[in-house]
Amino acid sequence: MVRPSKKTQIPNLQEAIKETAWKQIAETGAAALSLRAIARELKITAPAIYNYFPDRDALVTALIIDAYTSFGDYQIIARDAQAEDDLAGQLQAIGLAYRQWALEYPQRYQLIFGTPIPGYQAPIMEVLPSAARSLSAPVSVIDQLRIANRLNAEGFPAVQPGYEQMFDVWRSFAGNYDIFSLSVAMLIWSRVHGLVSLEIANDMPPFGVDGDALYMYELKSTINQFIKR
Amino acid sequence: MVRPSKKTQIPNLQEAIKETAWKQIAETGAAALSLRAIARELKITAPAIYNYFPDRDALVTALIIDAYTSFGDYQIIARDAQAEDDLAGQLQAIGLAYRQWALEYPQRYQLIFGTPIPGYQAPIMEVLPSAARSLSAPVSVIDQLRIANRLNAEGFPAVQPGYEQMFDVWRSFAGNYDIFSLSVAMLIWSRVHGLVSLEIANDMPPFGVDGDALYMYELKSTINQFIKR
DNA sequence: TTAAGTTTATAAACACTGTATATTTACACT
DNA sequence: AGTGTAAATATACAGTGTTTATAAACTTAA
Repeated sequence: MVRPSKKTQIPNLQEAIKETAWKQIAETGAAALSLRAIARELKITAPAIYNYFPDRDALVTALIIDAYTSFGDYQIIARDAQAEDDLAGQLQAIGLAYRQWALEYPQRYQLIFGTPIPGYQAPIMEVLPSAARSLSAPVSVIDQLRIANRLNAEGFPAVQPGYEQMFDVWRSFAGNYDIFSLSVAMLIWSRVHGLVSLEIANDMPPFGVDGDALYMYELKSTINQFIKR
Repeated sequence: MVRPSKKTQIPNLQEAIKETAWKQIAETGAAALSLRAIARELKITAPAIYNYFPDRDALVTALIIDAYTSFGDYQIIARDAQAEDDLAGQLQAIGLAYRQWALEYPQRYQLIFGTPIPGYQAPIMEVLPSAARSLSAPVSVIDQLRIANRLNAEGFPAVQPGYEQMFDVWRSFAGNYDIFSLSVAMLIWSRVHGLVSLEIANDMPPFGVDGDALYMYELKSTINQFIKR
């Protein structure tokens, strides 16, 4: 038997491969991702996967793009559930959604921001669209704050010249915001990322403060710092 | 030939294995760590390593402990180079040292805080001594601030009961500080970790602000927030 | 209808990896 | 001198990603 007839074939094998990959990542962690294990579960042979993904890294990239997309959606939905003029409320909602998504899909979060696949380096240009969009929710709010003159970022380091072209590409995926707003958003992002990634990776000493309360404290500190009055 | 005579043996093979591991990690990244590659370079066979480390994970744990120790030393030295009564200066020096160490040894930083080894989970109880000590520098300064009534952490979430025993163990390695100071230090740690880890992993959009300046801005923001006046 | 060409899978093999087992030899101690 | 232990090798197993050759199923066109 060399090729199953169309009736016994799996329809949309490309999607099936990704779904099985996610399933195994959820069960055994992103580090244990294995083409052969995926093939085994789908009852095909490992090299068959190469018809749909040129190599393992390409599959990982596809997974990362899907994860970024889900992550971005999650934050955008949280933002849009708030009153349109309540920018502080929007920023807080986005921050809470950020952590909620990460706690719900810790493996996906690690796949994006950790380095669970040995030797894998995400190709920036392929990932940029979904990655840019995943950061667009906080940037949009901060840009509105800036326009309303309510952004408190005195002394924030100036943006360096020379990146205009790169930024234009980014803008084409994330929305037409000011580069200064992006910079401030990146710093705020680094704060929530710091707390969430330590929490997920279990790198914090296992005693002390409730995770929800600590995160809320940090979120409020940040909002107080960057939003005027 | 089954066992080389003592003259041709490598003295202190245990150390040599670790050194070679570090060398290869620095060259090709922590993810590419391979017992067989280490053995090849030392001109021994791979199973010989098992005389010194029960398995690959044990070697990784030993490397992590060494890294934590180096990391902790680095911060303690930076703190002690400041005037004894300049607590804000000490905290800033520790923060700068934190990033400096991470940029000098990005692979070691990733080995500690990332998950570059598939399936590896650090055994808390083995790592705790060096890990606790690596956090002791900021904790010590914050505890002094607290004692001097200069710590500004109103509304900081209360420490939960039930972890007293764990905390006592931690204290035996890191020093006799208050658990509240540890909690605040953890939050500050998460901030520097967020920024540094994104910078090292190259996860930030590649445009905008100078890394040194951004880090300094965040450090000053944090010091302003947590130190009274 | 038949022939040619393309798609999509398998089979087999290669070069790796960590690890377990058995074996052999060098050394230390009685 | 003999015995026991320690430290290495040799060999083998199961797993990995990937390459190459091959064959069957499907598509298209003469």
